[in-house]
Amino acid sequence: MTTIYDLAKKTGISKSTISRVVSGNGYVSEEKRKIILDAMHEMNYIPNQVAKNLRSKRTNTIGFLINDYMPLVGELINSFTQIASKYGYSVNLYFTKNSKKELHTLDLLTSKRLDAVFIALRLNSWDTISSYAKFGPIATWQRVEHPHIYSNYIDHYPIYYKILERLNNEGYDHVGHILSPIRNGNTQARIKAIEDFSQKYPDSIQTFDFYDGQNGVGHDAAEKWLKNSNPPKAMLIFTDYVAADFIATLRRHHVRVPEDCLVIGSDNSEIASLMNFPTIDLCFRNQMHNGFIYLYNQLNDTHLPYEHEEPHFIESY
Amino acid sequence: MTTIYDLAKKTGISKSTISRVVSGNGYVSEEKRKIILDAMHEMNYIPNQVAKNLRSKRTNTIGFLINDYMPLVGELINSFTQIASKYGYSVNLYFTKNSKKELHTLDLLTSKRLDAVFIALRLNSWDTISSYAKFGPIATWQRVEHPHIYSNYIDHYPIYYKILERLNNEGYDHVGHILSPIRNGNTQARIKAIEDFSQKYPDSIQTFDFYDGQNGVGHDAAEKWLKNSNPPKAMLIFTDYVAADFIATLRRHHVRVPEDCLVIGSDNSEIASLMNFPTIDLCFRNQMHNGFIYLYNQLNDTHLPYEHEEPHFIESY
DNA sequence: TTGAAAGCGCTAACAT
DNA sequence: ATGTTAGCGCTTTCAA
Repeated sequence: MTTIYDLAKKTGISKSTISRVVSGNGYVSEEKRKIILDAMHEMNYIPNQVAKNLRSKRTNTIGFLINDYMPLVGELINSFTQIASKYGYSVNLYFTKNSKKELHTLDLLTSKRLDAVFIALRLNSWDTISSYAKFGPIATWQRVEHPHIYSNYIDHYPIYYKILERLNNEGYDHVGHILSPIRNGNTQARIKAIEDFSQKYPDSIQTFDFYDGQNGVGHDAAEKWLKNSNPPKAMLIFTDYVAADFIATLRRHHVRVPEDCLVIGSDNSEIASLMNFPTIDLCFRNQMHNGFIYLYNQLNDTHLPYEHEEPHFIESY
Repeated sequence: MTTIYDLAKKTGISKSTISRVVSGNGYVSEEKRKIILDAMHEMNYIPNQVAKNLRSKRTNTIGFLINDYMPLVGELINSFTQIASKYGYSVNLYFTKNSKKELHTLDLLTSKRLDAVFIALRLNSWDTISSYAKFGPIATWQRVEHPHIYSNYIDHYPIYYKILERLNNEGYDHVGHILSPIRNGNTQARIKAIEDFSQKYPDSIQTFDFYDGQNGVGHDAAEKWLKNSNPPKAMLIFTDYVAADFIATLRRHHVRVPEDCLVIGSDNSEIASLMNFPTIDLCFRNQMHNGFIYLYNQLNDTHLPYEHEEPHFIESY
């Protein structure tokens, strides 16, 4: 591998001058610049990034942390990576699995391998996590109020409440809810919306369940629906992929969706349009975008503006 | 940030001795080890990875290259990253987009940021790509015969032929094929299977189409099917997500699947089980696994064994 | 405009 | 068993 030292030896010009033309900083005479450029070409010189990283104390790499794979994760990663690469950052994907491994991954911030971190799903307490913020910026789309962690969470309350009203108007007086097993802020917001709605419309029936895990959740919920002698005629489900599973299971048992049971997902992921069921766009693409923008701004002391978007209902077509 | 130098200053022990206890190489007396360990804890010492990388000329990072996002990519990345992390490697995801950017990404091998590279979809010629192999091992699951590139492609011919026979036995005498727009070896293999089959069973009707892009491909194909006055009663589609789109579109037009049209995907991805259609397991999980194993073996001069698995038909349940 | 020299944080050969 | 030293490849003062 050609190094800057090799070029110096070959051209008889000092390392520092060569560094100047490579990086484009500082004055170099046209004459020498040409000699160096030629040598670079001839010797196929590519600067060693790791050496640069050591000097600059940056890797231009951001970690994307998630506990485990779910189908939506592909779409999250996609959005995040695309915007990151636009600004010259690479993305490392980590499946944290358990809280110990998550800490281990956060150590990469400390050990200077990662400039910053986006946490799609956290496993340790935010207090613990935020103690890493002094080593590099941390962003998440989960709902947190913490001085050193950027969160661009979307409040699910308004849109959820709106949909309940809409369903009510359309005559759905019995609605089932499947909520995330992760009792985060958004789950709370949904529960609150259900409670407030129930209070205002005491005649409507709202039932809800939490499900653990992601695999088979939709399936299990569907089984329960099938066994129910008076099942809800509309279901609101916390994520599209679980909704898809739910729908698939009902259809396997010859229940017609949406005629016998209207199913509404959340996320506006690809599967919703593929399977043609209504969903809620909670703007995750936007959240990934803005999460990155925050990290970028912190890292580079810039003020790129955030993009704004409102959650909205997506009808099936 | 605490460095090894800080520890040396604090404990009065030399950097090398400290390095020894940190890395676990070499002899250190119990007495000194304890002092160092205590100091490490107290000062919250985490070794700087970048400095290590510079010294060792390794980053323990592997690049995963794909032209663009498709739903299956999430599942590929997942399999690859999980196995990589088991062996202590991080994975960087790159969307190469165009051939120039792909070359740029391959330069990361040259610039020592990446130890190795897995190419899920290539854009440049294999000849061009293989010229990077001297900087780090390269693996792919695409079909290539190249001395410096590992390929664990799966030959689609036998399984494809077998399924054609099976369909024939079940009375499907008119079968439609949707093939990948990427005219790679596997597409060739499928065409060959269709041709050979047609020759042996001249009465059966086999029609095929190529579709460009991935978005809307299933949709377009379905539109075509709908317009066809005598459409095939069975469809074989080159990837599950396109099959899903195809099915969704047919159903939107009240065509019953599989009763009116049997649709078989390829990949055995999550969506196939979710939407409950038959598919072909072409063992991509296995291919990701073995792709990594190759890279690992090359990098570490080991001989971890590959795992073997045969493509097989997955019935819907 | 250029070069010499120091240093980013770590490891390993060598010497003791 | 431990310390000294050199060096990975690069950038950036500082001095000329």
